[in-house]
Amino acid sequence: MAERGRPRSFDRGEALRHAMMLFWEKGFQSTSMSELTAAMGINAPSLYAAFGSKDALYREAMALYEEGDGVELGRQIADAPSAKAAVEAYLMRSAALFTRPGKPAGCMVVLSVIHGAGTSPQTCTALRDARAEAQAMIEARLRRAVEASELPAASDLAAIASFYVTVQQGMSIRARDGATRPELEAIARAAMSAWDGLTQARS
Amino acid sequence: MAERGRPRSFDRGEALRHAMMLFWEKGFQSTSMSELTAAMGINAPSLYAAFGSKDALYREAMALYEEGDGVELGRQIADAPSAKAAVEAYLMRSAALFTRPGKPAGCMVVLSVIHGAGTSPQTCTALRDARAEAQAMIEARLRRAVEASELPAASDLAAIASFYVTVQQGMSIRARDGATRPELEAIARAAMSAWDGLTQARS
DNA sequence: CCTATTATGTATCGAATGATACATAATAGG
DNA sequence: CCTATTATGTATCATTCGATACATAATAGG
Repeated sequence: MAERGRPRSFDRGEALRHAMMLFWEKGFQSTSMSELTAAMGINAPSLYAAFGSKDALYREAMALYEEGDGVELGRQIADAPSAKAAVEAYLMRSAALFTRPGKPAGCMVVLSVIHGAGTSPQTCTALRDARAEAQAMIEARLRRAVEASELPAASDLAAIASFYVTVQQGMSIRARDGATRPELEAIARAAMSAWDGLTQARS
Repeated sequence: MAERGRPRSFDRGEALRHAMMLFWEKGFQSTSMSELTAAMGINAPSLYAAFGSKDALYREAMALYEEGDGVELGRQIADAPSAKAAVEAYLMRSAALFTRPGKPAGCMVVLSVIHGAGTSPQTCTALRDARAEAQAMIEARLRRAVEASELPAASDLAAIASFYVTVQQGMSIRARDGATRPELEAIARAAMSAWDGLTQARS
């Protein structure tokens, strides 16, 4: 019951990785099928047979991106010993991920769909959900901290999470504008200096 | 020595305003010439005669945007009675500007060129410069505060300005993601709660 | 072998893109 | 009026876009 027919002559995962890099660097609209097929080393019909459409390929590329950097950031948040350490790790690790040599700067999910970017409504929704998930993860980590009496129960967890996600998304833009890792880390530290004020007092 | 030849039959400024709204909402690449001519109420040859090219039209639209919201934010920064008030006004006013009914959410300059967006290198550079200008204005206002002994001389002005600009740029993304004005204002207040820590201590 | 099934490469599809040629209309200067 | 100059509308340009038709090649099951 193995695969029937002529076997695929290229590595699907590797081709997807190349597509992800292109989409990440240039966005959905600015990446043409010709560029994709060239980077993936295949012809258009093979691409359509393997991935369905440009839009579906983009969705797979996004999923691959999230499996990498997304999962890593999620782990940083979940595994940190304290809420403050979790947020700090989230920002500091982002600073590193956003400036890796050989990889596009910034976060693919944040940067790709700012104008809807010509993707289908389905993809657009998926990306919005992905962005919302980061905030939900941080908020969940903060709630855990409240339950552990690490943070005061009166803290506005949603507002705190919203603030730090906003900083991280802003860092994506700065990274695209050429900000270096130390510069992004300085931004992250600046954001962390709001921590005590945000967590101790109620409004 | 008035204008020779057949007079233009449309209001150039009004047409430019319509073009700006479209570019602002959809970005450069996602806005087609057909959409532009439809929104501006003119035919393609008139557009090219009046503005030169799609790229040149975009540059004029960007300039018009900066004359509006850009100048207003600049005034907020320059006219505020203190450095802290200047930064706070910058963020709070941004929250309002980013969520005006009837206008696209977020900042046109920040959102438009994240992927180069298919614009010419010339336009791309102009947009990068425009983004850098905001940080320079804040830094200049902070320097004025240091000279007035309002802030300690040891403060890392560049880092402070960089942080607040990053927050404001992040707010553009959040606005595009549907954040309301109160939500953005909460983010602005959260960012301001870092102020004392950023301005009092040296690293 | 033979057939069914799947992948590949060539060549191309219709649609949309940004941009113009060209004839005509409308104004100013002389 | 006449001419020069500029704008407009129609019709269309060459390119590129995302996506396929089709014949051929390569595999598995029988």
